[in-house]
Amino acid sequence: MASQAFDMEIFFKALADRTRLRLLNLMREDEVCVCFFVEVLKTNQPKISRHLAYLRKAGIVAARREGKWMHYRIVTPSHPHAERVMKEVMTWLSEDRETQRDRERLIKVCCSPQPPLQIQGAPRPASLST
Amino acid sequence: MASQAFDMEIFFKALADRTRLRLLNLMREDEVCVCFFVEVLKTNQPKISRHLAYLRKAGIVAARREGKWMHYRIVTPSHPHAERVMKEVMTWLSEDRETQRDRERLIKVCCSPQPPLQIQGAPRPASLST
DNA sequence: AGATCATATTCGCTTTGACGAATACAGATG
DNA sequence: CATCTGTATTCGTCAAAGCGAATATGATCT
Repeated sequence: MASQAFDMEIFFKALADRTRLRLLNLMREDEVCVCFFVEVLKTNQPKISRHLAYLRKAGIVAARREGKWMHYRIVTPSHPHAERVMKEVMTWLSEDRETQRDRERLIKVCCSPQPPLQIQGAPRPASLST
Repeated sequence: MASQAFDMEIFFKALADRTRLRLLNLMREDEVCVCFFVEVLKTNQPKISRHLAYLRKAGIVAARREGKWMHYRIVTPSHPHAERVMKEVMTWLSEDRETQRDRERLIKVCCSPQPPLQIQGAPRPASLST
């Protein structure tokens, strides 16, 4: 039975960190390149990479390479209950103040005519590419 | 807005532990006395009390004193998303192998004509009192 | 009051995980 | 090849949290 294959403890541990929740929020609609996470969360790159690795090991996100760039996206859990919890979490995040501001900043960074140095040339999230 | 009053990180940290999930599962239908948790999870009493305190501080359970005994029950979160996640978690637990076995053991311990010494005289969960 | 029972808390220890800084790796480019 | 750039990992440190054992607290009963 699918209920047995999925470790609830690992799943909730992955959700039990503010930085990881903010990362998931930024991936809500699309896969997103690591450099955008760094820019939007205004933190250092190793921290982002470590949290993404944590989420990846928990089976919650997947990575795709595109040249030098890595894109991360949310993986819909195969377990039905986990899937519903994830869906609820994503809605929850869409109504949270801080994560709303994060998304505004993502849009700003992506669509600005003069993007930050770190970002120039990076592949934009599909839904935000102009 | 209610979304701001509830800390997602604290909420998920509370769910991110196997022992706490097992405790919540035992409280699924009723409030339950501490001594039953100890008996069913076959562990020491301080461990149970510490995890219950953790859940209480996270606002997920509440305690009621009845003489020497303490009963714990699940508190429905005031936050709508938290409430839906909790509901999903409870269903999830009802389909999980280990937690199913826990409930079977709870019933056995409660309804046995010859209950373990630790339990004799303890107030039974309402739904299981014979 | 003293004894007993159920539960809570503290203590000392160990593990986990978060962090910044430094370093390693992988792909692109010259 | 060397170099640069984006990302991943390692290192050392620190705080959080898990644990068993011991102890404290609070209620009941004699």
